[in-house]
Amino acid sequence: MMNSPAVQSPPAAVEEALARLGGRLRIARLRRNLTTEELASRIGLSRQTVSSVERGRPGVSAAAVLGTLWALRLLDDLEPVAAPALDAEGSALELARGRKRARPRRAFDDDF
Amino acid sequence: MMNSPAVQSPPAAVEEALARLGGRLRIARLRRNLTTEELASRIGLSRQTVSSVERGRPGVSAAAVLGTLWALRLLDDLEPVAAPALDAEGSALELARGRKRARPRRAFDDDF
DNA sequence: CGATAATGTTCATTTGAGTTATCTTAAAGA
DNA sequence: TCTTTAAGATAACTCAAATGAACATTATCG
Repeated sequence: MMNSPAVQSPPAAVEEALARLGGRLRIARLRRNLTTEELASRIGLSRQTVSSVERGRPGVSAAAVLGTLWALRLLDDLEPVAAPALDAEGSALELARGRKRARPRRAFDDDF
Repeated sequence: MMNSPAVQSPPAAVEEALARLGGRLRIARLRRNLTTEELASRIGLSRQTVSSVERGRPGVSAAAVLGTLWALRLLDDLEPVAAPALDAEGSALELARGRKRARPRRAFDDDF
């Protein structure tokens, strides 16, 4: 993004998840004995951007992160993420059946 | 990112993964009966950016995507992603043990 | 149906993500 | 140790990501 507090200093949990993912991508790259430049060229990015991904910089684009996963053949790992069938909290609530919008009016929120 | 072909038009697999994830986040939001604005304010983003995440726009920041997961209490889903212990291809190769850099010289690449 | 609110869409503006280039640092191999 | 080169760091530049505002559309509920 650009000018947004949430991107410059995200929630701690997000920062941690980002850093952890980046570190793992770095390990995966090294295991495959790829340089940042080699990996970058496979994705179509610059060396520095791959470095930013590995450092878990919050402002890095989603395409850069997923592209890195893809180039390392790890993109399938995303398959279960946020899958509706596995969303326990979501299916437990299931306030909206086939809704295309959140229902208006102040009814009641769930969490938070 | 910004001016990069890989962000404007990523590999098809990346685009698809991005779109799928976005769609799932939308479903998760609706299940929790949250408006885009409510969700956005929880993350500290604008309504439009949350919409961009749900549409799977490639240029959206990683923080925006992970922030959305976080606000929906789905951030833990990322835990197994690119985990070294689960990286079959990586551990099979395991050319670098405790390396901090890819080894130089043209030895042999693995995939591609 | 009619009212209301959620979402889509456009626009101008701002700021930073990503780029190339260059220089420095330090790991890996001989 | 010495050489090579991967990776860190900085700078200047370009361009789009993100924002707020305003308006259009449409799903949902009474």
